[in-house]
Amino acid sequence: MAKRSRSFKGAPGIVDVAARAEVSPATVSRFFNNPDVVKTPTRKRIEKAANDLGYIRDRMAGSMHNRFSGTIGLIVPTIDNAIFSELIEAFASQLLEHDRTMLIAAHGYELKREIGIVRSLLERRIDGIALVGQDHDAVPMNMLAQRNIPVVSIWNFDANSSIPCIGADNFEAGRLVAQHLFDLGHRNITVIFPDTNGNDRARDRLRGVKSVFTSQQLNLSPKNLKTCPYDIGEAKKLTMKILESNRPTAVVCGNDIISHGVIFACQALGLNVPQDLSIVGIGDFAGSAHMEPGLTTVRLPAKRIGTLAANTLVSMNETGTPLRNKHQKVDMSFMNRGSTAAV
Amino acid sequence: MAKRSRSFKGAPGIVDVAARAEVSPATVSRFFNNPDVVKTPTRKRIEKAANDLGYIRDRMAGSMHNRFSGTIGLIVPTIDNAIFSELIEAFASQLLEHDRTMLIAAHGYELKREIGIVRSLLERRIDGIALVGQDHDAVPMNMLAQRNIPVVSIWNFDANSSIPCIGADNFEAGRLVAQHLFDLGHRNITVIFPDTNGNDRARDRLRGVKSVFTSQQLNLSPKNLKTCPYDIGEAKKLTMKILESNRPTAVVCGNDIISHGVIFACQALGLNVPQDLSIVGIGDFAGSAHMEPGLTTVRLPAKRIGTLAANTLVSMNETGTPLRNKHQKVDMSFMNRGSTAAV
DNA sequence: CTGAAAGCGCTTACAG
DNA sequence: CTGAAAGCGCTTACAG
Repeated sequence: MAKRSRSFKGAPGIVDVAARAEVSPATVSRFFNNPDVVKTPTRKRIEKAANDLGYIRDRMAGSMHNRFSGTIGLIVPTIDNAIFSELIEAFASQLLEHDRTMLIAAHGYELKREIGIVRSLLERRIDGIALVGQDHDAVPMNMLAQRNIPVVSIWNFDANSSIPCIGADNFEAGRLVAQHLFDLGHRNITVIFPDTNGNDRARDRLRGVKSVFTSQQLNLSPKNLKTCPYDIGEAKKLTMKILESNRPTAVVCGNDIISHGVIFACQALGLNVPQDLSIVGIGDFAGSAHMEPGLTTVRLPAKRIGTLAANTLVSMNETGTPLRNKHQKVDMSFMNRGSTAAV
Repeated sequence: MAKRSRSFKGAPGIVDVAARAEVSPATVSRFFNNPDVVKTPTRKRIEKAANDLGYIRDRMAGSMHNRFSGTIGLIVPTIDNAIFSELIEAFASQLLEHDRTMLIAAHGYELKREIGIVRSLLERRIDGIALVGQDHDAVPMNMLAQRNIPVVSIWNFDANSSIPCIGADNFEAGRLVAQHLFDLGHRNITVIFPDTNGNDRARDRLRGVKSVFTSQQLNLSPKNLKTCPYDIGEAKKLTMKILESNRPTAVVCGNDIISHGVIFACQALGLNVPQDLSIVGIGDFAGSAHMEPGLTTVRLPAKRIGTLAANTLVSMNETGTPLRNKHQKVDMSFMNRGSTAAV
């Protein structure tokens, strides 16, 4: 192949810009990474040359020296679900503000899949990564630690977390909604939660719910604790089955998605919410405020978590500090709406 | 700095693996890219060395030769919304199957922001990109074309598309739901759509709706055509205002999100759906099937579009063929549920 | 089947 | 303030 000024990739490279601006490639590089160090006239020439050529830097080539690739990873249990969409959007937008890009993947609540995903992200040189929750396989965590990649655990706040965490107190969230029902006089309460295996958020919420039962000296019998995935249809079906044989006065749900299904089940059966059944959720997802009746729930500031996580990872890069113990707790707000009433 | 076997990045490199396996780096490279060409005993040694060291390849370094980075971009209008979440998840999972990763960003329905996003993705050496719809600024499209990056337009099918497109016939979707209402005898119909500016999906759907009015020799008066963003709360509020002064017998919505708001508005006002008002949506998002009443809508196979788009981009890389005219139309299904009834 | 060498596009000391 | 040279971690002809 003949020597060429254009790379085989079909796009102009730094050498082409340098030639056109009549400077060395080193100076073009400086122009992009440290403009102040380049004299104004030179700067102008380079800028024009780069524009004329439609030059786009190759950060991947740059990152071989740079330590940083400008790409940050996010692994969530699921993308196709209201649960994390607000978080993802906020995280991505905030990264964009910092001139970073987001590499994202979902493990579908199978923690083992994180191994392959982390590896695949690492192969792409991520500068940092956000993982949901505290439950993770040791293998990917070690891969990240060995490489000194900044990691933050998001969504759940845990004062004892071994990695920086940014999230809400899910125990408190569970406690709040359950206490609300008790305060309204409910004693016959059914609890519908997802499998808490590998899901510390759900586990903590459930502990919070149970703590209220305990403090009220009430027993949460296994038959009043049902397992259901985060799926409106499943939750609706399960609820309709529950209500055939059992008539609690209230239902606590692991999150709003489940609550939506429970509310629809009541409507399908012609039951009045909240008169016949009070329902609480956790999350305050899209629709919860506007459905009829509005869902009583706890608002978890997903947007804020996403923004904080992005900022934290970027600053971990910039300062180089591990921030090991810099846990950040975000506030939540109890949303008292129409789906709950006194017995 | 002393010469070191470990890179300054703190992770073992191909040279370390080579040393430990007592082969040349070239052979280690072959082991990863073309294993068949390495003799079995050598292969075993390399495999062991790589495992012992916890070696993870640097694809970015590799991609400087390789032409491909293994990363593919996706730009959507919004992540934080049921509309595209199923698509995003399917696209990402399918890429993972192909050992690719997804770089994603949202422009928030501001097409101009695509310029910066495309540039930022290009700086990270994407092997291909999926864009939603047909409306795009010329600048990013040129950047992509200049570099010969495979591009597919997803979501909307357009036989005249200048780039390969994979999507549903949105005109037909609009036509289907409107025709359904006419068939049920509705003549006093309000249409609630988002701003169609820069949104070819909505534009085509609206054309489809209008085509039915035309064929029925009915006029869609401006006062019966309302604009509303894709937001449940906004749609609910708007509907409550509409219903104060005007009582259509049916509402056609630009998508399911709007329909949800309309249904909640009716419930808030104590109106019966479908007796007092028939409502149709487009999309069949999470919840539409299970809410009460179930929403009559058109199911757009988002998952299938995502999977096809991922496969198409990967195969464009592998074959090198531009696939210029390979448009793929996905089928949609009309979902006749409880939110519509005869007048 | 394997190795030595050159090179991908960029950046970073080192000089000047 | 700018340039020439070396090198980031890997891959790919070219030899053998």
